Amino acid sequence: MVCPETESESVSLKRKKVMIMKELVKGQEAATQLMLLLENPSWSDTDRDSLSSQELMANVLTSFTQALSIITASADDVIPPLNLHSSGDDQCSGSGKRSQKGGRGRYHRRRSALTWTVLSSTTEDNHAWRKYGQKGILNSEFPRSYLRCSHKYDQGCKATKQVQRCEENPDMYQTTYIGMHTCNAKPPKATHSTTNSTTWESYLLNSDRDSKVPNVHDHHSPSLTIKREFPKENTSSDVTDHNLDPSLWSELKDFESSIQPYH
DNA sequence: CTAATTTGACCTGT
DNA sequence: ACAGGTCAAATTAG
Repeated sequence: MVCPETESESVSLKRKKVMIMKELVKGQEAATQLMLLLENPSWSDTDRDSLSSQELMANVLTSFTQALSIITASADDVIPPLNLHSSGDDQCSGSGKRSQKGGRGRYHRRRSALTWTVLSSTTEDNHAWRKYGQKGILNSEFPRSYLRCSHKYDQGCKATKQVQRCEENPDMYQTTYIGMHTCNAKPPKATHSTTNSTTWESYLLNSDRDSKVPNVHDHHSPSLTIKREFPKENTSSDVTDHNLDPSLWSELKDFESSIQPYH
């Protein structure tokens, strides 16, 4: 909630803007390469380094995660330093009585954790998860698994995810990521080398390359759908309070409109 | 033995 | 009250 307005904020906002666009373009490039690789697997043995589909997907997710992290950090989401199991601070609502048998209590409802859903053929991302629950869901024949980051108590990482099998394609998993990783767990090798091809500015300028149509639903190709959900972020009327250029805002809004809200 | 998973009870919001 | 999400003791895996 602390918002110290300093004059370096606009500079940092500009820098964040650049970082956001960089990350988004990186993710878009990785997604494009992934789609091309899935469409034509014979292209994989060219002279340059061709990443595997899992690497590309990991790059996509990393880029999106980074971009969203930058956005939310610029909004108002102050990352709390370390939240080891606190000694009974807030009692939360619920009429005083906390528990009768277990002594649990104090569930923390996620207030502004951003959520997005990935439909993929694998549940592997480059993060260490620990399963903490599984529930059967109504109108779903497969249960839902609840996982949290392995560094929840190490470093107070608040990232969680839920994995559920797709009912139509049982070899597809619908993974819902909730919250950002604040731990230092970095992917083992997320070093993508898409340099020297095009800078992000030139990519934005030469945006007429989008003549390809994503029409690859003929056979069981692992499609990837990313949706996002912001619970309640900015209901104020004026959305132009940021110092972003209108063109970049249109880019961002285009990006936002490309993903349909979930729930 | 240590760490991760399983599993049913418990908690919370609708 | 119900359905979804979480905790933690018991169990299993490394």
